[in-house]
Amino acid sequence: MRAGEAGASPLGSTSYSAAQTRIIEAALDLFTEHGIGGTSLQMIADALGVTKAAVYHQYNTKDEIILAVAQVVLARLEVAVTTAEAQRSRARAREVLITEMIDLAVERRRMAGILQRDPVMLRFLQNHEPFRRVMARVNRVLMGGVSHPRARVQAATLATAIAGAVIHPLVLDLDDESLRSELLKQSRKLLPLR
Amino acid sequence: MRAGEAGASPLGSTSYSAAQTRIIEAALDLFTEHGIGGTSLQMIADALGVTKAAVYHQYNTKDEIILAVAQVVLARLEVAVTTAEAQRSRARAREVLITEMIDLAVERRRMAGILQRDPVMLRFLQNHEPFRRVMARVNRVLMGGVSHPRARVQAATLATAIAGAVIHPLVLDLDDESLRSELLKQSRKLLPLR
DNA sequence: GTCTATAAATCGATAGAC
DNA sequence: GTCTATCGATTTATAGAC
Repeated sequence: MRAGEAGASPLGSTSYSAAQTRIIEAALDLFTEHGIGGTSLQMIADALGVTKAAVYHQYNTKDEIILAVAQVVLARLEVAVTTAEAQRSRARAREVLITEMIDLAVERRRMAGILQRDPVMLRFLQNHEPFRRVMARVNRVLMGGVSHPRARVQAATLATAIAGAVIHPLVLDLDDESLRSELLKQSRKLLPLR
Repeated sequence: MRAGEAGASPLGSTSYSAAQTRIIEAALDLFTEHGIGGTSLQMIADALGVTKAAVYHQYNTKDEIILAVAQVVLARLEVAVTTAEAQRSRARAREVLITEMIDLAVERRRMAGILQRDPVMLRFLQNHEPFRRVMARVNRVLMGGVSHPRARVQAATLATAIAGAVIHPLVLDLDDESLRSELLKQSRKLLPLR
């Protein structure tokens, strides 16, 4: 459904140097632990064992680092929603997207958190059109083609449940396979739409 | 079940002067918008139209402000879980707690977010025993007396779904009554335990 | 790419007048 | 209770050597 429409990724170029990748990974960890607003460039530099100037050589502002982190996190979500949109039915599309979102969230639990939890990241998602478009596509698939209050609450519940549950203290010591399996069962309970 | 055990609130004294209440409310708004780490005392003072020194006269450190905010948010949750624990059956207890959590989250949507989303607040919840105890009681009621993986994932899903859904962009323009009603329906889908 | 050094602004926090 | 004024530390960010 709605296949094509645009060939290239709306997230822009996604090639990173080794140094840039290291910065993004370190930033992701620190953002998760201290929040984006609570993470300084000095902390990122310290985590990498370099100076601030070295970090600035790769990214000229803190916003650019946040942007790069957002791109990495959203890139896989965009692939997932594109695959989902290519399914034959809306039900299948939703099933595929949810499964992929769970895999993504479980595989990299810290990623899931940062996306929908940090206020600074939420602002980035709202202010940058490429991000907004990806999220709009995700929401459209999750709502299954309708947009009445029930569908909206259901989609919101589903999305936040997946992203939030994976880092909840109660599931911290659960292995990935168990978490994935149980989370899929819980998600299925939230469906169907009517 | 488990009635009594302790008479006084574990959250400590909860009396605030008018000035303190204004600081807490302003901080709550700013924390929601910029994150705790991204909120400075200058921002709080500006929001109140006073100077930093005036804020410091009420709270001697930033941590004290965060603590006060956490107390306000958790106080009502503690009342809810106490009421829930007084029910005759575990099923009733869970029903009561979930209903109350939804009411709480909908009524003050911004509160729900800050509690389970901000990394700094999460650290506070982990490091301060009174907070940990309240959360442990909430989790125990949500899990319905068992603690196997399924119950843990279910409780985590339930808790994060409620707290997260109320501030999701998709439900931003929904009135409180519709949101409460639909959220209750979604939550019931996640139950029962087996 | 990484460093030292530094600028300009802001941070949390305090002293003391009113 | 609120103000002005200030401290020392830390922040983002830049310049220039290696």
